[in-house]
Amino acid sequence: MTPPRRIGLDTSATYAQILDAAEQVIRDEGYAAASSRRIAARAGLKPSLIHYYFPTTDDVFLAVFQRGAAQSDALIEAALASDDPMRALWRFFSDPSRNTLAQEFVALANHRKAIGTQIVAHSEAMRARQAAMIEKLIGKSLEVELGATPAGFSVILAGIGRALVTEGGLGITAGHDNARACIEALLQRLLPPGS
Amino acid sequence: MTPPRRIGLDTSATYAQILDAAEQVIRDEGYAAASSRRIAARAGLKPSLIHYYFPTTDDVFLAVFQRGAAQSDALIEAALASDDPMRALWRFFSDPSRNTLAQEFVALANHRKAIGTQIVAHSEAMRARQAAMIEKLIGKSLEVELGATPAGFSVILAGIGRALVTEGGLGITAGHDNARACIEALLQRLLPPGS
Amino acid sequence: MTPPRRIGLDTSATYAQILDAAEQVIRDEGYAAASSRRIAARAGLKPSLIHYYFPTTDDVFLAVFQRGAAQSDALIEAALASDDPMRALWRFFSDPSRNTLAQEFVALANHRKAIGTQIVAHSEAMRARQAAMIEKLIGKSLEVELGATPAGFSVILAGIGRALVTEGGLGITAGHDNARACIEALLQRLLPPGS
Amino acid sequence: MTPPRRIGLDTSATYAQILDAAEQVIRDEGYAAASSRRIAARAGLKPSLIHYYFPTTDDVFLAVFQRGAAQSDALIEAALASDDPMRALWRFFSDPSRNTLAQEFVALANHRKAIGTQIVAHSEAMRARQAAMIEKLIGKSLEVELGATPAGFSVILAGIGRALVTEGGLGITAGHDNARACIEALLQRLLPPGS
DNA sequence: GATGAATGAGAATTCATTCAT
DNA sequence: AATGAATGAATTCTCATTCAT
Repeated sequence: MTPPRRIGLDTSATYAQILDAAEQVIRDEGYAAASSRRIAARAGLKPSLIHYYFPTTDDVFLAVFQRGAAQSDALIEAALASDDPMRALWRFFSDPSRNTLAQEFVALANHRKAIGTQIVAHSEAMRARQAAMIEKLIGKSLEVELGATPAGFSVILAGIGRALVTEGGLGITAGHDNARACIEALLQRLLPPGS
Repeated sequence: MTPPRRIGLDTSATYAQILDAAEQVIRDEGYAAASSRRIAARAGLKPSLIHYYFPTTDDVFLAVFQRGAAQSDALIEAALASDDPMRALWRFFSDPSRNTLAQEFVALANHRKAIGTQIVAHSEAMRARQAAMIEKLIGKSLEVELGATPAGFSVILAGIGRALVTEGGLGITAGHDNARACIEALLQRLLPPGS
Repeated sequence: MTPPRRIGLDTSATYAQILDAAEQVIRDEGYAAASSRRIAARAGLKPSLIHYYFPTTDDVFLAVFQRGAAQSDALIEAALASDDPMRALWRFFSDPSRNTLAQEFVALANHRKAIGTQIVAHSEAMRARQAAMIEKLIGKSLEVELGATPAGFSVILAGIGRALVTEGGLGITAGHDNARACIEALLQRLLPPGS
Repeated sequence: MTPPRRIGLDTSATYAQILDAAEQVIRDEGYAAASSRRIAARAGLKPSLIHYYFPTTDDVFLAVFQRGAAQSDALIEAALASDDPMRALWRFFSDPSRNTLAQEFVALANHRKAIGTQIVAHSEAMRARQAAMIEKLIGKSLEVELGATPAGFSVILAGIGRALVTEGGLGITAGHDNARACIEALLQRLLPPGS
């Protein structure tokens, strides 16, 4: 009955400009501060233009999340396609650059169903993808040495990486170097001799 | 010169009522939703009364955090004083009940200096306390088997525990059981034979 | 980078309506009563519309002041361009109609930097303009008869005029007629014989 | 019917403390900022205590004004009783120390009837008192040289003094030195030869 | 495609005042 | 003589959203 509200084209330059601004605001000031007005101000656009492209503010969040998820996917694919996929994956997990944003979306997911659903779907897909690669790369030694499944190992690496990044961002560093060293040593042990 | 900012007595029933309501709102709807109005509504009080007890909304957040931190401390002390301290500590790390709140505070810390400072101070104190106990309990075998320091191992356990809890809260479960099993097996290996 | 703060067009009818209402409230009830609500009520507009045109309440004060200053400038220019400029200037100084407002702005300047700066700049410009004209009109006789400079004489006239107006507004009148007569006699003496 | 509300004794130390604090706040931040809470904070007292001594905030203003008026009276009497009463009176008119406060009360009078009434009564009494002294000191020469009555001359001196003080407080100084010199020369001329 | 105008809701505070103790 | 608790009203400002152009 109601005509489609979204008029702005997803390919327009303005569209990307809005997403960039929204991402910056979320990263710098938190999702709670990411109002359409502030996003507009950051993008140097008029507030109404935000609503012209995104009927509701939630739509902006969703679009930022989706773009970020796609970028994460690409980064993971690049890692998995690299010379040393396991270490590249670990580097991805412990890379601070994408973490603040992810953290904000997890917090957001607590009270925005739509975001929550997307995060879950994306996380599960990523984990499956990673698990498949981990299986191929070190599935055997994982099982033998740790009794770990590829998915379980993905949880472990992701958790430790996230802890290092989150705490590091706040300025907490006790034990970090050692934890990092442990993971590197573990990977060394798990990977085939030549690598 | 300036009179004390906090006017209400910390012992008053109303004070505790406000903290309870604030904690519930933060947990259920996220820190961004924790306005004085909403807290008042949840507590069945008039909004102005919130400001009577807590001059600024940040003061509410701070008080909720401090109370939560004290409760965490007590839980950890109880764990460390129990029959099986290492497993109790792991249970603390992977206990969902306190996690949502902690997550909100970490998100909040990104743009509220005062909260950030408190979180860092508390986290570092907790880690030091845990590290001391870990050292006493399994310091030797940690070093021998994993090359891990007590603080590094605290990071590892905390990270994996937090991942399980956060993802679990969102409904992500792939790999969780195995990760849990791995940690339990690891603890089994590290702990002295009789336990 | 940041978009212009003032969104409303300075030419809009609503804009002028707000300025009119604000000026009336300041004049009638004092600057302290000039809240956005009261201004809106006086203008028959919704309070939020005030903030749409003037991001902060100080911006309203500033705009009212600037408009008033421009009107004063015009009045002075008219006085200086008239047949009998010195007497017209004295009439301007002792004219009650603009005084209440000016008084409020002086009071306001005590604790609003931005207003203070503007008042000082405007007053100094006005004084310089007046001094130049006074110099041309009666510079010689001023020096000879009173030992006064044009700027000094501007201070004297302004001060006495302001006293008459302020006190008159409150209902104080003792000595007023005589003070007025003294100034008129003085001007008569200072002006060239023909006028 | 209603019992008397004022309970605090006017002689108590606390009473004076409150007046001192109120006067400071009015002077520093303007009458609009002089809330009972802020006065209490400045005095290091509990807000309720202000209302214990002064049922309404207006009562505080009134008491501050009355005390200030009494002090002004004393200053003027001292001036008039001094060796050189006319110059002392001029010094009183051009003394910045009491001016900010007076300015605030004039602004306040615009919308508080009670204050306005008091200011008018006090100003008129002061003028009458001054006029009587001026009459005695230089009544003759005033009439002869300026055609001024004592009350008229009081208006003139007060106006110029107030202008110097008010403008000086804002940082405007153009013409001030000359205006001051003119008044001093004028007094010199008006006063009997020996002084 | 884009934007200026407008609005109702809600945010954080501040305030004067009352009242019971 | 003093004060802690409470409250309703007001203040400034921000926001998401709608709508006409």
